[in-house]
Amino acid sequence: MANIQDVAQAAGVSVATVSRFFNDRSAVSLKSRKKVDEAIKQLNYEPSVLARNLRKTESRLLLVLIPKISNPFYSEIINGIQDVAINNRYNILLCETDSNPEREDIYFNLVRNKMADGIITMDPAVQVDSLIELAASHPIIQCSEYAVESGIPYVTIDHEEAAYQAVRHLIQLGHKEIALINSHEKFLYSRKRENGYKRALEKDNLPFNEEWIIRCEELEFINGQLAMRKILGGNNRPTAVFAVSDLLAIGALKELHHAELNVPNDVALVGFDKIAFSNMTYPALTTVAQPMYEMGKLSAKMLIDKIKGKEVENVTLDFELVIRESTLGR
Amino acid sequence: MANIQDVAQAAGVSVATVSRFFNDRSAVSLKSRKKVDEAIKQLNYEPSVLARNLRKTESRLLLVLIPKISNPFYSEIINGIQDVAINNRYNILLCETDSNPEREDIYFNLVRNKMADGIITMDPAVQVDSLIELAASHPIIQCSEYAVESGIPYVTIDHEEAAYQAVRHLIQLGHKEIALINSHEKFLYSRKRENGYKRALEKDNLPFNEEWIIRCEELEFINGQLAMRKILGGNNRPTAVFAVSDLLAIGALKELHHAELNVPNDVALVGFDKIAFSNMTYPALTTVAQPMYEMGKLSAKMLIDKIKGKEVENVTLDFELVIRESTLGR
DNA sequence: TCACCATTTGTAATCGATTACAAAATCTAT
DNA sequence: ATAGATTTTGTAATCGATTACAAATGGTGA
Repeated sequence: MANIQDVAQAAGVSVATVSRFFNDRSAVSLKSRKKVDEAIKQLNYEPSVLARNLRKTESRLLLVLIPKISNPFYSEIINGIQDVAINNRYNILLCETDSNPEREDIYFNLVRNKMADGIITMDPAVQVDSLIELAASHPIIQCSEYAVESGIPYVTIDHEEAAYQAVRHLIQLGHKEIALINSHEKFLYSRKRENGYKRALEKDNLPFNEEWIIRCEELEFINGQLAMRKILGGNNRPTAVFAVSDLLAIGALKELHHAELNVPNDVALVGFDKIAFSNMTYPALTTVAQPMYEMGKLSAKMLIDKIKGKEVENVTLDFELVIRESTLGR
Repeated sequence: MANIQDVAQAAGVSVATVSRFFNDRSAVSLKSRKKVDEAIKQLNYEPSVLARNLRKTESRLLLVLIPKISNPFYSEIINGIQDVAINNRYNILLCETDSNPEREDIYFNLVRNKMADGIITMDPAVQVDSLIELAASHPIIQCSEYAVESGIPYVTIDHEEAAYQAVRHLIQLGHKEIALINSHEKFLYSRKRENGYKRALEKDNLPFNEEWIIRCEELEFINGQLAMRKILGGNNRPTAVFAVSDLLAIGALKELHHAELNVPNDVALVGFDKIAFSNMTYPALTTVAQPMYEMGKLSAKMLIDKIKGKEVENVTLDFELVIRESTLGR
């Protein structure tokens, strides 16, 4: 493979001119430009990003940390990140952490040793301390999940208010016995949404029943299914269920089908995230839409700004309650 | 940030010794090892991957090209790739092409100019010529989809036989009027599965009706839904439908619910891929399981072998027909 | 033609590691 | 103690680009 020296020689100019050809075309005379252009074609030359990166001490790679690649909630966010990244000549290094500290370490090292220029993390605060320490010397943005008081900029929605509205929607439909299928409390959104749920109940002095709060270890369908099984196996059956993620809600729905209960007549159901699937279930899920694509775009923009040295502010975006068949019926 | 010179100086040794400390620990005396270790800690030193990459002309990055990040079919494959990559100290650059040639070009360039050491592509043959040309000088593996006669190694399953067995399953259940919801014919699997479908019908001299073959432009739920709408709107209704992907099958299922038809009694349904969601639908989908994780692992192994200069062979893995409620009932 | 300024070009240092080669240090056996 | 083998270390070239600085070239008006 030809290098810049070869091109310079073939074109009869200096390496500086060839370099300028790529980086500041206008600083090269038309005559040289032609010669260089020919030489490049003739030698089939491609500049080595490796060398450029070293010289400029940048990798133009953005590290994106997500807990689970299979969770469709992240797909749209990644799309948003990707679009902004490409437009700014960045690429993304997508890494699944499984919320595993060891893996996270590997990835943190990638930015420490300059293999990546910055991080967008959607991970719950597995290692808040490491993250904060890293953020002191490297650009980091938190997307959706964030460590409070960390001082690291984030993009998110008002999870508590969203949950509040979702549950209020159920209450307004006349439901008085409402269960909560929650995820792990290590997630900030989990704690916030539980608060919203409680606040919504309290407003009408509705019964609050510990038996009706299920916390799942993982965020897979099966966990929602098991949670619902537990709820149905309890002493009294709630008339509505609020699940903190569509994945869990869809699992719950499955179990309701098994139990031959009608949704929403026997049990109404609300999910969260508005993943693509949520509209394909039977009945379609009422859910809270997060502006995922927008969140992705924004976090990428913020990260790139931060890399450039600009100051960036936290952003809280709007959500939207999407009312569909699983609460309203058809 | 400290560099190797600083460490060498602080430790009172040469840069070569520091370098050896990282690359061939045993070639360094215990005494030097201690000194270097201390200097590293004291200076908080991290070797620059950028510099190492340039020197070694490698990036230790694997480019993974997928058409759509939101398609859960790819999640498990990516998991497999990721696991093998990490174990071999590689990272993956996940890129969504949208089957868009321009984007593909951007990514191809990444390997041309050494930003990535090789490619695993799951894209249909958007630009076969470019791909073949690139493969002449760079390691490439095709996963699932592949360009026939390209000479580029691939991992796949026998799509035709899989489709054949899926449709035979329907026939054995007594179905004689079977529709096909296919994807775009640019996909090799689409053409192969259609062949399998036809071969299965022919074996029993079953009617073959062009009206019952729907080809979708995209692989989203909505396309399956529209396809089913078209089928139901036709003159005679089939008693079974084979969809070439779970996503399409789930969309079709949605439409069947709308039409208040019972699955499988009015219309039986078979999907393909065994994505996680296929078990959560009501009724659960009969589908063809591909060994996605295994495919991912294998393609990563093959790619890494290829990067090392080894010869690699094409691999065809086993599939499995998973019979569930959408054909059997409950 | 000459002085002056603007444009274009080239030389050489630099980014931070790896590594071939030679030299120094250490060990082993007599 | 010494020769010879072995281990450890250091020097300096190298990967392939970018860029500060100086030099050359070209253009303009007097």
